[in-house]
Amino acid sequence: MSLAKLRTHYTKQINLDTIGEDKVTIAGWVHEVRDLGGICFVVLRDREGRAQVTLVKKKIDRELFNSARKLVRETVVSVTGSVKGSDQAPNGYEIIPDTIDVLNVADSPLPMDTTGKVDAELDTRLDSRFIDLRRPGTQAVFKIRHEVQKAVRDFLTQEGFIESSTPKVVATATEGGTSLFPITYFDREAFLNQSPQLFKQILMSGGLDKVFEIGPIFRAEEHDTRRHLNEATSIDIEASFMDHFDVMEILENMVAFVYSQVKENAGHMLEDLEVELAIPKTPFLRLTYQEAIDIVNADPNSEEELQWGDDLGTTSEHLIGEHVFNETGESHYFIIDWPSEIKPFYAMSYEDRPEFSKSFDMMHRTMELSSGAQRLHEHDALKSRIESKGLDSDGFDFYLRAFRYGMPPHSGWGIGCERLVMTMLGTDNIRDVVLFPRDRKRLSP
RNA sequence: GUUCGGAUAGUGUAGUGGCCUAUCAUGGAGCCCUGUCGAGGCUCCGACUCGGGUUCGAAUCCCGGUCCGAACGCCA
Repeated sequence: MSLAKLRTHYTKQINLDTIGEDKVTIAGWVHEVRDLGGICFVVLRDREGRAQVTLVKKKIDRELFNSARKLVRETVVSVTGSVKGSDQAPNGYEIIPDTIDVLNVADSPLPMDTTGKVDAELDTRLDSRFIDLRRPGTQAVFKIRHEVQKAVRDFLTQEGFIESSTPKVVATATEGGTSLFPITYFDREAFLNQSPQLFKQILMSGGLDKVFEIGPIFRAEEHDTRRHLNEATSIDIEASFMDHFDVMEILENMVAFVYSQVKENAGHMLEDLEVELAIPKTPFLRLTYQEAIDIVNADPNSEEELQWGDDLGTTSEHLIGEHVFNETGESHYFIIDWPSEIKPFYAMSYEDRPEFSKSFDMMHRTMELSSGAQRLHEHDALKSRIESKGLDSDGFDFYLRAFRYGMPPHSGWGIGCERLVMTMLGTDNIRDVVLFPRDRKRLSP
């Protein structure tokens, strides 16, 4: 055997029809050892699945047999042997080993169980993410997250969007509203960016026409919920010569496409997670802000009386989400025509009714997923809007300049990648869908 | 940040003042076992978050710290 060849196949690639009873080399972790005395089964796990390595005491080298039954769980091994069909083996085959190379012995006891026999709390799992990821259910989440991001890229590329990357270290003055993390940039103060908003708008002036970005955003809010992170992944688009209704259509079609791609390409992972995926029907319901607050106020469970101009709290969001779900059977919907006052400075108002803004939120039954708007593209109007929000327009020079020399009308949105995955899979906690989440308390690992 | 709840072997748990040299499962060590697939059987190992207090007696009650969870707030 060539020592250089630690693996010839993933366990899933072993197929009796194509391989016959040839030799293979598989590599992975010792999932379990079942020693029955005269026969010993070693279950090897790799990314794609598991394979049973079978050792019959009387038929195999004594030393190999004894070392196999002493293998420590989660030890990394490479096994070379012949494939043998067997009705008694899982997947219909087993490996009769020639050699079992121990590549790295695992310590014992393990920080948590990997076999699904004993649960672990999220905090324990995050502390030992490297072990947690060895569990099929955890790994399935991140394989699905990959499918989600791939589907987003495929869809937006197909729609003519150009993938872009904008800086995460910024001088100052983003959108306001949320707090920023200050950092030291050589001898100057700088911040981690809260969103690519201002940069993707500058790209519209640059004529890239339609751009998207999938990247990290940072919020220094001291929130403490199951659906907030201080470092999140935002999927953002900006598109020229489109109004807010145009980009809403892109958004709902993208979400439906992502769901269908996950269903098509990650069926096994959905089964591992016991998720029955319902592809959202498009177009999504468009509820006006006024209709939304009417629903809350008419709801007997509502404890507050909302006035026009109030933002929607968590409880209201839930009431509206349940209402929509009961009426339509769908989890996704839009809330449109928000009061201009509670939307950011860059959102455009309707020309004929300035108190309403051309902005929207895209909601899931359980939480907000996305917000977007047609943007204000006239320099002077934008500048005075910044100032009327109490922000210092000098800090926005780098941004405002792009509006003076030919900025097309444009619209865009941002959707939280983690929330998209979380609502798709019905996970309880947003941290479940982030490899190494950053929240108010957690900075490591 | 507010309110409420919690912390017991590596992991997940039972245990509301003495019956606790603390339950069960998983795990680890060892022995038996030739078809397991959450293997099975037997033996052993391993824990009360920290500091203070009440009490004859505290895992259990009280105070404080630390850490964790949930709802809300803030926010996306």
